[in-house]
Order: sequence, then C-alpha cells, then structure tokens
Amino acid sequence: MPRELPPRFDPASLEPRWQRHWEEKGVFRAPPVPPGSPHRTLVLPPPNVTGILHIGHSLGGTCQDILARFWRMQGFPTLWVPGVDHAGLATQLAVRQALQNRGVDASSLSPEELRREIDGWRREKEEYIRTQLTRHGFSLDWSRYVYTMSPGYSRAVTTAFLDLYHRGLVYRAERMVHWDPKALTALSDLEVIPTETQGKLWYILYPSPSPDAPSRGIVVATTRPETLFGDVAVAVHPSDERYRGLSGSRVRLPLTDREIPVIADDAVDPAFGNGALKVTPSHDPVDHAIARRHPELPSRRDVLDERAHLSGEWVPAPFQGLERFAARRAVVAALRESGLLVKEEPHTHNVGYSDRSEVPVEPRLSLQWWVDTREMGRQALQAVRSGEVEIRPDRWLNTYYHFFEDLQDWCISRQVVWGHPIPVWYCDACGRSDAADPIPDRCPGCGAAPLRRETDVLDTWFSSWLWPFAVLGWPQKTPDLEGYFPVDTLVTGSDILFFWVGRMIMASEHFLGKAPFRRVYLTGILRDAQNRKFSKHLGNSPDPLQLIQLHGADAFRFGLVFPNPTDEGGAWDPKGVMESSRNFLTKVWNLTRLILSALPDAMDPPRKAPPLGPESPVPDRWLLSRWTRLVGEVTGALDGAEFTAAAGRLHQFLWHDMADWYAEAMKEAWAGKEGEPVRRESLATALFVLERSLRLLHPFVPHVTEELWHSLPHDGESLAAAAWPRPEEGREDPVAEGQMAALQDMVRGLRTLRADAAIPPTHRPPAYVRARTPETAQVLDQEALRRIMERLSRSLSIRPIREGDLVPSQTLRLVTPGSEIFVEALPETDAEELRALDREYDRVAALLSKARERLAQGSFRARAPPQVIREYEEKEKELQERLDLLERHRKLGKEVAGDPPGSPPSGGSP
RNA sequence: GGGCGCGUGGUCUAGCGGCUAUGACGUCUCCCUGACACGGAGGAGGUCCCCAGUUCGAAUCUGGGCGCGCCCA
Repeated sequence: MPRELPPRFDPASLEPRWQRHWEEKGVFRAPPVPPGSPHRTLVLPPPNVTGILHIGHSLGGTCQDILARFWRMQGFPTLWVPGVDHAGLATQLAVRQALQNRGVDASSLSPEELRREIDGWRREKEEYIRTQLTRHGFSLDWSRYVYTMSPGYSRAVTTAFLDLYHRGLVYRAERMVHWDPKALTALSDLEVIPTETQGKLWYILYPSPSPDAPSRGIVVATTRPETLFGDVAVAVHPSDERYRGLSGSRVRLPLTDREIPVIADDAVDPAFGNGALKVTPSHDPVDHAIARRHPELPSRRDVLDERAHLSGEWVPAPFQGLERFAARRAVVAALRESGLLVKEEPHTHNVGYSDRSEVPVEPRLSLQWWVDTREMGRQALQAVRSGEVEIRPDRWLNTYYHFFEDLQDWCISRQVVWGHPIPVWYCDACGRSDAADPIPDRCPGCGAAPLRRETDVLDTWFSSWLWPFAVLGWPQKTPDLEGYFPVDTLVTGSDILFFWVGRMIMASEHFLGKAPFRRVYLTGILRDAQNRKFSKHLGNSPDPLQLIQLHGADAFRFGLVFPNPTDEGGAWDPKGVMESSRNFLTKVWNLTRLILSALPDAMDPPRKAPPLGPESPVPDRWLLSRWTRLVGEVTGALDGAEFTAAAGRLHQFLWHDMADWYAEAMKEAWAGKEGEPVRRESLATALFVLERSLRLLHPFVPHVTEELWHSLPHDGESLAAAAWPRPEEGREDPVAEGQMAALQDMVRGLRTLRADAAIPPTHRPPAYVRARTPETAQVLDQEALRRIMERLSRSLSIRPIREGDLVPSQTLRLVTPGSEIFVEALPETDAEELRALDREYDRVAALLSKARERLAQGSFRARAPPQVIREYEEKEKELQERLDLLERHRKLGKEVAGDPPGSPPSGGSP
C-alpha cells in the first residue's frame, strides 16, 4: 500500500533494515544447481585478515554486487562466495607489532604460542571485515564463507602441493631470492616495492697486482661497496675499447691481499659508471648469472649473513659483524684512507623495499622450494590467447602476454610460522626425504624415528591461486564444484594481474583442465585528491565503514561507479563524489514522492506497460519510448561489464528525462480530477516506468531502491528478487520522440530568450512561434502541448503563427533549429537579447561557411558518398535560412524603438 | 634501459572517419514556482598535447616528438 515518504531519506536507518530483510528472506542463498544448468558464479577476492577493507575492495565489491544482483534478477541461480585470506607474513608482522605494543616480544614465544596469538587476532579482524562487507549491502552467500586456513581449504593446499611434488613440478633448490633481513624470510616479487632512492655511486680502483703492469688497474663503479669482499671478478663488456686486452689479466681486490680475474661478459653496460662491474655472485642476481656463465669462477661467496651483517671467512677482521649500512660507511672510509676511492657522486636508483617490514630487500642465495612454471605458464598463456578467458579492459592483454612469455619459476617457501605447512619430511638417519600427508611416524627406508618435518611454510599465493575452485570444495567433487564452477567474472584490481589472476589460471588449467573463469574484469587503482595511491603506508585510505556511516552505502557505491570509469581509477575525492551521488539519490527519492502523491489510492501494481496509442499524451509516449531504449542500453552495458556506462544512462534518464522534462510536463495534468482518463493513463505510465526503473537501478543502489519500491504498489516481497525488465515490455515511438524534441527545442529557446533579456520571473508575456520543421508544426497544433510549453517557459500563451503574420512590434526574437520565436517584451529589456542575437548570428555564419567550403570542394562532390553530400546540402540550406532570419531579426531589433505596432515578424514577405 | 597504455573546457570524462564535440563536478547570473535549494532555469568556459602524413573529409587512422602513468629490468 502506498505510504508517505519524508522529504529526505536517511540511509543510516534504512540500510541496515534492508540488509536484515535480505538476510532473513535468504535472498542471497544460492540454490543447488545440477551440473550443466544455467547459473552464475562470483568469488570475492579474499581480503587479508590482517587489516580492514579499503576503498579498492569497495570498488571491486560493488562491481561484483552489481553483476550478482543483475544476474539474480535475470533469474539465474547466482552464487557469490565470500572469504578471507590468512595472508601469511603480513599477518605475522602485524601481530608481532601488536604484541610489541603490549610489551611482549614475539620472539620469546614458541611457534605454537605465536600461532595461537595470530589466530586470536584473526578472529577479531574476521568479524570486522564481515561487518564491513555486510554494510556495503553486498549480496554474498555467507553460508559458503571460506577462510584459507580452515581445514577444508588447507586440504586443497596440501593436495595441490603433493600433486606437483609427485609430478616433479615442485623442487627444492638454492637460488637467488629477495630476502627480507628484518623479517628473516624470502619474499615474493609482489612483496618487493621498487622505490626511487637517493644513493651514491662510488668509483673504486681495483689496482694491478704488480707495479710493472701496463695499467694501474681498473676503476669500478658501484652502489654497494660493502659487498666487495664477496667479489670474484671484475667484468667488462667484450667490445669495450677501453678495456681491450685486459680480459684475462688480474687485479687486486681492495682492502684484501686477494687477486681476482678480469672477465668479459655481455651483461655489462659499458655506459654505466666506467663500464667495469664488480662481480658479487652471492649478493646480486645479475652478478650471479655472470658467475654461472663463467665456470672458472665460484658462483657463491657469501659475505652477508641472514640479518645482512658482514660475516664469513672472506670478510677481514675489522669489518666482521658490521651491519650492512655501517659496513658501507666503514668500507668507504677505509678505501678513502688507502687512496683507492677515486670519486663518489650522487646517484638516484631504484632500491627494492620489503612491502612488509619496509627495509631494503637483500638479494640472497638460499635454499627454497620452487614451482616449475614452464608448462603451466604455457597453458595460462594459451587460455587467454584462445579466448577461453577474456580480459577486460583488453588493453591489459599485451601486459599479460608479455609476462607469461618470460615467466620465471616461482619461489613458494617462506620462513615464517603463519602459513600452510609444507608436507615434506627428512630422515636425518639415512638422508631420505619425501612428501606425504600426514607425514609417516618413521622412515619408510631405514625405520628411524622421529622424522624431521620441513619448517618452511607455503607462500600465501600458493593457497590463493586455488581460490576459484577450492572455495567450492575441491579436491572433493562437491555439488557446488560440479554445479557452480567455473566462475563467470573475476573482478579484481589490475595490480595483481600476474600474481593472482595469472596463477589462478595456471592452477585451474593444471588441476581441473579448464580455466577458472570466463572473464576477468580489472578495476582501476583509485587515487586521492593529490593523485596518490590509496595505501596503508600513506594512511590516506578512509575506512569504507566510516564513509558508509557518513553518506550511506548507496551513495558510496554509486560514487565508486559513476562518474569515474571503474576500470580507470584516477583521482577520487570522497567528499565531492559522495555529495553528487547523494544528490542523485535524493532526486530519485523526490521523484518517487511526487508520483506517489499524485497516485490514486487504489492503484494496481504495474504488471505491464500501459497500452499507449497515438491519442495518448506525447510526454507519456515519449517517456515509455526512452525507457524502452534505456532497458536495452543498461542491460547491454551490464552484460559487457560496463558499469559506468550503465550508471550514467540511468542517471541521465531518471534525472533529466524523467524528472526534468517528463514530470515537469505532466504534473499539472496529474493534479487534475480523479476521474479524468488522461490523468489516470498518465499516472499508470509514470508508475510503470518508475517501478521498472527502480529495478534497473537496484543493482547499483540496492537499499534506497528497495525502500522506494516498497512504498509503491508492487508485487512480491523484495525488489532484489524482482524480475529484470526487458525492452519488449515497453514500446519505441519515433513520432513521440520527434515531437518531444521539437517541444524541448522551443521551450529552451523561450527560456534562453527570457534569460538573455532578463525578463523577471513573475512576468508572463505571450509568445508567438513559427514552425520551421514538420515536427514543430505538429506540436504547435496540439493544445495540450502548447499548455505544457506555456508552463515550462512561463509564457502567458503560445500562439502559432505563419510566415508573414503580424506580431506586436515590441518583441524579442530568436531562431532555433526548429522554430522562429517572438516574445512580447518591454523595450528596455532587450539590449542583452540583441547582443545574444549577434553572437548567434556569428556562430551560425561560421557553421555555414564551413559547410559551404566543404561543398565547394570539387573532390568532395566527386568522392564523398551521395548520402553525405545530401546531408551537407540540407545542412547548408537550414543554416542559410536560419542566418537570413537572424539577419532580419537583427535589423528589426535595431529599428524597434520607432516601430509602429503590428510589423510583420519576418521582413513582411507575402 | 625495454615494453604497454593514456593526453578532449578549471577538474574528471563520453565520443574512436562525416552531428553545431557528450556528460558530471566546479564557476557565474536569476529564481525558496505546491517532489526536491541535496533543487530549478540560463550562461561563460575547448588550439580535442604538438608536428607531419593518409583521406573528399581526422578529436577519431598512421609515423615522429613532447608530457604523464603502469609493468618489467
């Protein structure tokens, strides 16, 4: 039953009410589906339990919720799985910090105690994240909630490891890794943030061993002098003239009595420094590769320990135990003292910082577990190449190809306590080792017990790459896995295209033989008003929950999707954006109030479109026609994941078409007597279009649309479960569209004239209008439309005239594309109007000469398609006519002071 | 250094061979007109980054340059 609405809406009271309603009705609970039957699936990229959701999560979640609600309304069984990620190292470090704030030293705890601490923390955060997601209004199926360290999910991780291990695709090897010397673990590439750093470049003389040598030595440029004790050679480019003949000779390693060879290698950049490179195989990946290419060189010579302190047999006594930056100062001082420091210059370069502990990462040789990605990478590349997986926007395709064409093996071991254990055992008695779950009590080879368990844990990405199928129950063949896999669209940020998206495709192709999703939609990365990424470090990311409390979830969601494109990111200023989307929602709210207040008490729910005919009011026919096209456009846009375009069309339609023109045109008719047929028919149209438009808008702003929908006559108990409209429900009406456009053209002309001439709002002069097009003439013939025009233009009367008809002399004049307009006015009001006439004359003259130029071109007439030539000719004619009228009006305007009454409007032609 | 992408009123943006270049925000003027001042009406504001080329015709296609961003070294 219709009921009263307050003039403003209060999201804080209305939103939680609908969230409870959906939850109680189980609207988001996905039904079981038989394999192969139509359905839709989404999986929420699991946020880290470490922290709280940020704006990027809100953006991705909103896009997914729009799809989920759209699909559900289209009638598809739809599953959207929520979950969180244990986020290994990140969580461990956060808890370590929290403990420290409480005065507890984490390293004093046993791994078991630390794990318990972390798990307690995780439960707290989990709850908050769930609240955050719920308050967005996301239509997640919480009965399918997944946590990556739950027993079920952990089984998927172990199964995946064992499978790869037994196929020989997981191996253990000593390689160069990113090492975090503070957290004491290897890091993935993702966890290393290249940071532009102001450093120095030191030029160091590596002297010749004997005084009678042809040169005094080689000057090497380096940013890391402290590693020189680990040098095994000096390398130069083979074609570098400066060092011709030196390859094969030897130089002395500064600050030691050792000698190292000079070698030639292509990897050396002759343009960097002096073109000579110190080769430190244990502490630089490039150097390591060089050393391996030269079998005569040792490929390992560690001088930094796991905490990045100088240590080991190669480090001279005075430098032993120095921390890396202290060591750097000490080495530079010693070099300066011994005269081997040739020069130092400022140098800006990229240094990798640990995203977790924020210290520079140390390249380090260490024994780690690796995934052989050659075959899986090939499949992941193929899945996208073949179109099995679609990437949107497609400009990311090249980036994706580029990455997978040069894929490196993947380091999956981490030296932390918080993560999935690696199911590998070692027998210290006989040296055997193998992978098994659970690990055996005693060694199957020699019978020794107990076995030593691998203490490294798995990289978090090794669990999240299984997400799209592990959340559905894999490795078990659950009904969800059989019915709902694969996922339709994966929505995530473009920054994890490789680290997550690519690896999920690898995993799915390998373990299930098909792609995990049909489409990937990459959202942009939002930035703040100063164009900085929203990030934890900068502390510039507002908590979405606060924004929701402040402005409402609906305004927040709409502001994320419109007007900034969801795939572009860019500057996003919460204040401005939220205000404008809230204004839009208030507009929709009030439009509903207006229609509601006009509605008769006993109005049926709009079950189908009113049967409008040629006799029905033009604005009603026009609105239904526009709406019919709107349905097609919004549906098409959502099918193509064009969220911003869909939102923009709805915004345009509801605000400008429906509220500004349609409601303004009809509200006088609505205020008429109960029984009038026009009134009833028009309100039926208004109700139908409004109710159906609320359905279209619902996926974007679910709460407010639900509230409004319930205030209108409606069928069903939830808008979220209402059917998605189809264009066939409406009707296109080109005639009404043409006439309405003509009406708008005239009304705009009249309004412009009033404003230009500064006619006071209370003054309602009569207006004379001559049609220049058939549509304009049709409009002027209809009394009802003239009434509407009078209202919209605040004219006393609209009087159609013909060429040559007389109008009062004291008139303002205007020529629009479809009409010629005269408004009775006082002489002193028209000075500005004359200036406007002049401006318009110049503008039209410019357009005309452009069109003329084109037509005068012989080659244009010879080569352009006839259709285009005709268009230009018509345009020229129209512009010419308009220009003539403008010219006459200008002349008349200037003579107006002395004009006798009753002068012809357009130059007095017969 | 290599690769990819993007440059459209003050800001963000649509358009991707032929409309008088779209819209939002901001700004200016007038208006509290019976849904809404979180509003209405009307303005001002543009070398479509620059230079060549292709074409009858270029914001749109091609090449080069400049600027910015991202990814990989």
